[in-house]
Amino acid sequence: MTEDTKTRKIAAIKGTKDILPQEARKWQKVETVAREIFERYGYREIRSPIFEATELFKKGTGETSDIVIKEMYSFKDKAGRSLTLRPEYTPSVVRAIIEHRLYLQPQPLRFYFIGPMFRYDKPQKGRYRQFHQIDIEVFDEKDPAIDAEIVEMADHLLKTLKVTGTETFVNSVGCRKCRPAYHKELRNHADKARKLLCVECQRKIDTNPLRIFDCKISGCQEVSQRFPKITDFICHECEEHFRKFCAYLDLFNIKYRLEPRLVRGIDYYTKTTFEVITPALGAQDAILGGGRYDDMMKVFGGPDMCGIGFAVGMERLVSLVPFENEETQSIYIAYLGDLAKELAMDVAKELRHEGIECLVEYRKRTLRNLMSRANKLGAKWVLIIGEDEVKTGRYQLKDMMTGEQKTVKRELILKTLKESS
RNA sequence: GUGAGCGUAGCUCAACUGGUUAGAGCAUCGGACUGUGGAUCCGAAGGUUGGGGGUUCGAGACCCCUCGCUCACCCCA
Repeated sequence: MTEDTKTRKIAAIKGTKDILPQEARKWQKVETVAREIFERYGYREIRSPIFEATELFKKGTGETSDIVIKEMYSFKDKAGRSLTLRPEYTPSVVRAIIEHRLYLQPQPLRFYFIGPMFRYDKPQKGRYRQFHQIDIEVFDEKDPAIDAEIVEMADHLLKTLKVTGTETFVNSVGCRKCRPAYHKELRNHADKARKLLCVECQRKIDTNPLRIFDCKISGCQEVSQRFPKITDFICHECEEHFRKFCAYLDLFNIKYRLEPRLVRGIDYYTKTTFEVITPALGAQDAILGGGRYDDMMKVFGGPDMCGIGFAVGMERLVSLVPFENEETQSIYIAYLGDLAKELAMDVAKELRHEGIECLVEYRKRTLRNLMSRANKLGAKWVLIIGEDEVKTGRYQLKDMMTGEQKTVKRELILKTLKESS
């Protein structure tokens, strides 16, 4: 080993980060709550590989999406196959459903998933190259009631996690039949107003005219307000779908805002799209977003089956969940001497097997030090086993909150703990 | 990918217009206190000032490169 390799620090690579124990607690909580809620709505977990054939995302996510054009972690394996670390989850589920003929099963096609995604973006707050999503997908439900149901479920998840101050935006982006006409119409309008738009927006006329709606320059906003709205332009079927979707949201008493400017940067969406945002996150303000994709299954050679789903950004969500310091119910065993050590190990084993968190540290310390350690670690109780205790078989059990201490026989430790907790 | 700002101990920050051996608080570990925690006092450990190069008698500070973070654009979760 050269001196160079010995001393150079290896750090987590750009756009990735470690989730340290305190933070991980919060993640666990969020994951647990999400699982419980989703299961209650009839969803089941599905897990797919972290990498797939590059082709899957080109076809699924879309050749013209930013994700595919510039954000994929693609590489060749030793056999020369082009593989990609998944940038999103939906194409993988669709692939799995077709591959395993899941649509032939009697179970409802409702899936959820929690795991890492990879996008070669420029990292910022709330945006990482390896990030995590909670994802849900429903297949074979055409009724707009399901669109409203998943928005309600998302809302329920956020409320359960005490995330407040969010706003829900909804829109319809039309379907294959009506969207091209709208794009054309919008482009025409924008082109006529070209001179009134900023340089950026002039560029958007050709690339993505929908994005002109996003411009923050007041001149552009004034102009774009007179552009046709997609909701006035969509076909009868899409319009009906959207109207019912909104009516069902009202039924669920979900507050939302129509946002004709809401365009999601993924090619496959049809009809319903929605997003939940919060001002608390800054520029990366979307906690959760999703929509309907009626054509993807067919594109992959599966049955003509519609899909709808949403993805929650874990990093963003976790950062909004209020911190709760959960009380640990742990016991710290402070022993003095070799005989006591063996007793401590034995008691610890028993308590752990009975479901009690128990810590023994194998380092010579004074009792004062042991108590101090127990205090710092936040132990609820300390069990003291010293020479006297070894002789009498009666141990000292101290409640660290009240400072009360009692003498307890070995056989009664467990009972005493359970009674006082 | 474009533009701007910032990188000093685990954390929060000092160090004058470039000038001795880069300091403090908090946290950590130990001692005062030999079988009883939280308080106080004392002490220790902790840094190639993100990394590399340059200017200079002399660089934490100035210049260039690079890496990383932050903000905005873009995009999205």
